[in-house]
Parts: sequence; C-alpha cells; structure tokens
Amino acid sequence: MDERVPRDFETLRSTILDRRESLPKRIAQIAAYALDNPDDIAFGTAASIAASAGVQPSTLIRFAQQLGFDGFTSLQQVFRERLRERNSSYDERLQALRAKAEGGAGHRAIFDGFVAAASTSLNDISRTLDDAHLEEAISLLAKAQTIYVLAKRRSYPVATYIAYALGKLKIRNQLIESAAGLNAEMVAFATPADAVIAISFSPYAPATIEEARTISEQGVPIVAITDSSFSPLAQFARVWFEVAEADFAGFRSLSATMALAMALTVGVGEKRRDASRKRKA
Amino acid sequence: MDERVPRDFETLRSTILDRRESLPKRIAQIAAYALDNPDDIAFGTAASIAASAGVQPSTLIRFAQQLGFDGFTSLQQVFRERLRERNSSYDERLQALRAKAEGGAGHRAIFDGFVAAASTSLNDISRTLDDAHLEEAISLLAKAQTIYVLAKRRSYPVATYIAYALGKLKIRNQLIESAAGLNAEMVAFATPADAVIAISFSPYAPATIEEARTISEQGVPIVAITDSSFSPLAQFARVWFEVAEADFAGFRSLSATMALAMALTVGVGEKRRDASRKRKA
DNA sequence: GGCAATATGAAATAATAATTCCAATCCATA
DNA sequence: TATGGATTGGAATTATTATTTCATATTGCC
Repeated sequence: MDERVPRDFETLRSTILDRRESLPKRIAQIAAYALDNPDDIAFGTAASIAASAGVQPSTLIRFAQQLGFDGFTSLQQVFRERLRERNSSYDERLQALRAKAEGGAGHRAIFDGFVAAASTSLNDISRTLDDAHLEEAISLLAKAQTIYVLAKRRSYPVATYIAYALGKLKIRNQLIESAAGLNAEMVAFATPADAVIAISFSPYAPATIEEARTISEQGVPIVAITDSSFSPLAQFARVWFEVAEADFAGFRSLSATMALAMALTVGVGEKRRDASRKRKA
Repeated sequence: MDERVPRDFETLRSTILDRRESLPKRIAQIAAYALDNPDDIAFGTAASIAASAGVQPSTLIRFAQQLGFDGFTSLQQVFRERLRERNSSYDERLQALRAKAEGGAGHRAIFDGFVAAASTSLNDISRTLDDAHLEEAISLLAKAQTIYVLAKRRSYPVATYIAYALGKLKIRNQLIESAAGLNAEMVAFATPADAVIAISFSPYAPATIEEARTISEQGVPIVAITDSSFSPLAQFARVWFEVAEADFAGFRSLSATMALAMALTVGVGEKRRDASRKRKA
C-alpha cells in the first residue's frame, strides 16, 4: 500500500519532473501549473486552482491521486508545508543546524549553517536598521574629502570591499592598513573635512579603537559599524550602527555588515552625483 | 461602512497591539495567539485554530469582526498574503527594488536592494551547491601543507576572510597579495603537496588567471570559486564551484561566496582535527 | 447585591469545497 | 475504420468548514 508518496516539496518536484513525459495531457497541464505556481496550490481551493490552470477540479484530484496522494487535500499539504518551512524562523533552523553540525553531520551541514547564519543576519538587520541613521551617515560621508576606512581582523574583509567599491565609484578613500606600521602617520593626515568608516566587533581590536580615538580627537567625524551600544567605537562615533551578526561554528557572518557597507558606499556615490549635478545646473 | 479594515499584516499587527488593552479576555487570547502563530492562522481552519488557542470558533470570528473584517475568512486572507509576500521570489523583489532605486527612491531602497541581492544569492547557492564537490574540495585542501589563497579586486575581501579564518584555525596559509609585487616568487614556493583556493569572477582579473595557470603547471591542486563553466579558472581547477551572485546597483553580492568560503575553511579544520585524532588513537 | 450590558460556550445551520460518478470523447491499435 | 481502454468534462454527492443563534455566564455600575 505504501506507494512512496512524496512528503516534501523537493521530492514531489522531482517525481513530477520524472514522470512528466508519461502524463496525460490535462494532468501534465496541471502538473506544470503546480510547479510554476506553488503558492496558488498552497492557498487556493480545488475549484479556483483548476480554473486558473484551465482544467476541471476532478483532473486536479486525479493528478494528486496519480502521485500517490489520496486526494487534493493531502497534495496541498505538501505545498503548504513548503511555505511553512521556508518561512520558519531562521533562528530555529540555525539552532537545528548547529546541533546537527555538532553531531558531526558532514560538510553539507556546515555549509547550510553558514547560509542560515547569513540569512538570519540579513533578516535581522533589515528589521532593525534605522533609516534616519542611514541618511545621516551618508550625508556625513558624502561631504568628506577623503573617506578613511578603518577595520582589522574579522572586519577587515568589509574594509577591503568598501575600499574597492569606493575606488570604483571614484571616491577618494584610504584604507588604514598595518602593513608597514605607518597607521599613526596615516591617521595624522585626516582632518575634520574628511570622514571615517570604522568597523569593529567584540572582541574589539585594540588598534582599531586606538586609531578611532586619535582620529576623533582630531575632529574627524566617524561613522561606526559595531555590535552593541557598549562598544568603545560607539562613543567616538558621530553616527553608529548596531549590527547583530549570527554566528556558526565559531565564525560570525559578515553578510549584514556587507550589505550595510555597500548601502553606505553606493549611497555616498549617489549623493555626490546628485550634488554635482545641482552645482552644474 | 468603511471601517478601515487592515489590509496588510503589518497594519493588522499594529492595530491589534493598539487595542490590546481594551479587548475582552478571550478575544485578547486569540489576538495574542494570532500574533505568535501567524502561520497557523494562515493554514488552519477556524476550528483547529480555535482549539489550539483554547477558545471557541465563534470567538475567533468575533475577533475578526471586531477588527472590521466580515468573518474569519477575510482575516485569514491577510495572514496568507503575508506568507505569499515573504515568499515571493526574491528575484521579483529584487527587480522591484532595482526599479525603485533607479527612480531615486532614497537610500533605504538601496540598502534593501543589497539585502535582497544577498538573500537571492544565498538561496541560489543552497539550491545549486553540489555536496560531492564540497567533499572533494575539503579533502583536497585538508591534505595540503600550506593553503594558498588567490583572489584580487572584488574577490579580495573573501580571500582576506579565508586567510583570517584559516589563521584562527591554525592552518598554515598564505594570502597571495600584490603589495610588493612578489607574487611570482610567492607562487614559486608552492608544491604539489600544497593547495590553492582561487576566487575570480567575470571580468576575471588577469593576474589571478596568470597566477592560477603558473601554479597549476607546478602541479599544485586548485579549488576554484568562479561564476561559470567558461571561466578560465575552471580549466585549471581540480574542483570548481559555480557561484551566481545577484547584483544590485552595479555591485555583486559576496554573500554566497562568503558562505561557501567559510564552509570550505571550517570543513578543512574539522577534517584535520578528525585526522589527527585518528593518528593519535 | 441587583441589574443591564457585554462576553462566552455550544450546538444548529448555512456555505463552501472536495470528491465521486458517469457519460462523452479521445487515442492507439488491429 | 472499428474497438477497447484510457482520459476528460461536468454535475451530483458527500464532507468539511464557516457562521449564526441562543442560552448561559461574567463583568461593570448604580
């Protein structure tokens, strides 16, 4: 009796694709419709779906039965479950994946974990980001002669991406690197007409904090990306963003920070373009 | 007659929260349940929801009516619409956001765009990543004496993150940087007992390609992350991953690449730990 | 504490939706 | 082209589900 009924959407999908060739015309029609409009199947009634797909309700039921379900209703469950899954709080998924990875569930689980951590962080930041802060930060940076970019260690990749993007947008910028130990000198060049993007997360790299302090004492405005209001960076900053990145296997995601960094960068680019257009006009 | 019925979930949510104080006990109970378990409202029947929330079906309907709906069914629509929205293919959202940003819709739209691009990319890669490739790449890298990390320009941030993570995991690695123009010499040190992670996307940085070629001619195995099978990197690589990153405002996301990079790094770390444990036993 | 207004529970009813059934049609094969 | 089997359409039937109703309980107010 066990006809191996597909219980999850992906299985169902591949079952349908496998059999596609051998299905009768109308059944194939509803099959195609189902894969193209899974949401409609999840929410519609047999009658409404059948109408949209251009078949009779009975065909829809036959389709379900041919797949081994005992009726439309149980087929629909699979489509609903899919929406639930997709939507199930990433937090929960992340927990589950962490447990799985702990148990040594293989490398795919690790990968899934990083994807989930990134997604969680992105969700989080789009909920919590304050538009006013974003505007403020962009205005501040757009006025700067040179934008200094300050970040070490884990945040360093973000700094390099900002520097790359600013360069592509032809915005003068300076990455504060430690290669030659000339940071102090580099920092000394900054004036109140410039601005800084500083990024640091707990445990805050002491060098970043020190440089941020020095530079803020020179009167250079700082836009900070950090992880809590207790962050030492927050106190030096003119504008600061709190970004909570989820972690997995001991490494925090960077996806939210990256998204914010890009928004700042491109935002500055646009603002400058607008400003120069006005000046010309 | 227009009672200003909440038409979208967020409006509904705030309406409920506003009135919370003034609602009768049972109605408040179902109200709280609805906000806590929106998915159940979307999918359940009046009876099943009422049971889960510990009230009568009629209460559920009264709740809906008090909010201005004419019955449970229309209230449910809002909860369903929410799932649809949330789930509406990120691609579509991205399109919409791109159009919005083009039209000069402000900096929030830009930010949302980068978030959407990152999410799309993550979705994409979790669908397309091949487990076998992942295993293969990790085994290959785990055997290496030194892991060389090769990436420029846009991919460079990923390289710095990999280097940072490998360092934290105490895995010997060498970032191939161009600072002193010593890349050629650095590359010359690599032997077949080492391995390379190379990352490059179109337009492929010529230096990356050249270095990859040289190093592969020395017999050093390469794991490549790139964006198509036509990529020149693919031909030098022992294992390669195709990562399709969505772009926004002219900049591609890095989120999928980052997730993959982290999975490789941490995967290698685990594999080594397992191997050394076995050796000891 | 008594009264009216409001809220709640439970079952009856109405509505809506899924499923079944049968006749008509299509299609492959001899 | 005739014939049997599979497929389809459409209406009838059955099932499920939302809604209404009314009796009962609770609450606030004088």
